Amino acid sequence: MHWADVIAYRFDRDVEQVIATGITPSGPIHIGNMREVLTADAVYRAAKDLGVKARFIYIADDFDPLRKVYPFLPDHYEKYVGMPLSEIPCPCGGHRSYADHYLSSFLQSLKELGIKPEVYRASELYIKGKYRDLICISLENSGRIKKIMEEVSGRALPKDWLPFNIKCENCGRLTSSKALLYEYPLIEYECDCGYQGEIDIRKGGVGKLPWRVDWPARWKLFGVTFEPFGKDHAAAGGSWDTGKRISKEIFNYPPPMHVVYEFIQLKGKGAMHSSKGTAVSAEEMLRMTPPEVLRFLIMKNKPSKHIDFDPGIGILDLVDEYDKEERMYFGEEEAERRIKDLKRTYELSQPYEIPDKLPIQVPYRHLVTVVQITRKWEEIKKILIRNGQIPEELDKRDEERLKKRVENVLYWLDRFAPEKVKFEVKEELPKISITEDQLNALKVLENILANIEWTPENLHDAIYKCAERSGTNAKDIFSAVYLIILGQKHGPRLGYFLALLGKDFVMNRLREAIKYSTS
RNA sequence: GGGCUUGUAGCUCAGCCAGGUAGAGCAAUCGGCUCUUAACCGAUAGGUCGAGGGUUCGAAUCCCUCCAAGCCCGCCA
Repeated sequence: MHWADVIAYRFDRDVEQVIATGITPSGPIHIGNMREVLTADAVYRAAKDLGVKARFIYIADDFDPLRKVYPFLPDHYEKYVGMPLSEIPCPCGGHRSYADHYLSSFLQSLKELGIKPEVYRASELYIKGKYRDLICISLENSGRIKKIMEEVSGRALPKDWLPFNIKCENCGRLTSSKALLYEYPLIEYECDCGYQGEIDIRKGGVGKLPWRVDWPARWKLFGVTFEPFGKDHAAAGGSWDTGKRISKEIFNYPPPMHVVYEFIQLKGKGAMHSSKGTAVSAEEMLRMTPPEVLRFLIMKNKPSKHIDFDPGIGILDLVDEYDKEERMYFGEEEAERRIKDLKRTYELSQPYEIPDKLPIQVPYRHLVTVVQITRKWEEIKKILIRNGQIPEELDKRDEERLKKRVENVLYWLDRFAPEKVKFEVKEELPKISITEDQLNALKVLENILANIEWTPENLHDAIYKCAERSGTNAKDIFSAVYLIILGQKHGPRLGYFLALLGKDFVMNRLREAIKYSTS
């Protein structure tokens, strides 16, 4: 059984389930963060498929303070460190706030992936006073909460610690105030900026609960029954350990069911950190991979498995694997036993509806070659039709899908592809020097090519026929052909490649090269 | 130090959560027009399932111990 179904089976069917996720929009949201939402979405879908009533909520932690000036931020953001993300200006100026800047691109990605949670902003929840009762309970129980934190995490908290981060009314920071005196409903405080004042905790937005208290408070607030979280929170003494006790003992709420997911590593570079520039954002990922393939990556791996994500050549393998699974799903290819939960994984990988028939597939690797011959969709379509890879009449959905993939491949080529898969068809005969032998071979080749049917196999065979007749090494002939077309010694598989370029182009180029080299 | 995960063919992994005679791809070997690029086809071979113990009629699968690796333990998923 698929892991998402295994989890869903454990739900109490008589109770509406509330599946929650939360991510802090403090920078570009990367594909590692995406795993959390995708995991939740899979469980949500599985629950609904079982007939369990369920809600799916996403809470943006936009009331969290900015921790530091990340490398992708201008230096003058120093002055915003400590302020809630929702109250810091947008880096590009186009959004309501810093948080919204990153949030909007993330929400757009969710849409593409077919994930539709109810979206809440922590800043609004705080400002509207939704947390009021929970804040009161927390402050009333400061001593007990402190004790739990110290017992579970083993670290000592300051004597006068309160489970509340005050937002200084003067400088707007959440991180620099110290409570002097708490007497319901007022907290007197002093801030590093020199300001002294008092806040009324009954008013919204005057501060926030620290993470370890905020989390369980949120479970209570929304009635959360299930939540996936990363292994960092699951470490012994971590926020899950404190959270479940605070939830039970302070808020009198049973901690939700959960699943711990592993991190996604960037192949060869370790964990992703936006702050270290080793992250691939969700948005970028979706520009180079179809959404169903990104979902597939998450769905085919149990949450407990590490995922090594390779944005280089590995992306081609991933798409190929997806396509293969798709063929097996539609019975076009014999299903391999080793592929676990094939059907379910495929279904859960679909952002929206499941296709009713096998979509037209063009191997991704092949597209990598085609788009480098021409970047224009209409031209690409012509080439694919001419080579019999797609029918002349494409159904609209297939056309959209293919077109989208072409865009993905182009983005990938420009940003992530290794140099060795790249080439450029020169519009003019490049200035190259070939040997006497190669020239002779090209003459023979021209002769052979003029009289064959223009198919990949024939073209490939022609090279060897040519090698035989001209007495030139086949390798040198390959090189010569690449040279006159690409200006380099290597290129994509030659038979297919020449077939794609078309007879007219190839014959003209051959004649030109012969003429030029002879003169 | 604590937590979690992983350890199955030379390599990458599936199978484990519902115990019932070990699976795939790549690599290798052999063969098929001298068939280049992480892109041909067919066949063959290849594993005491990390080690030890336990439960069971039966264990890769469940339980315990140990060994090794990876990651996480400053509110970074």
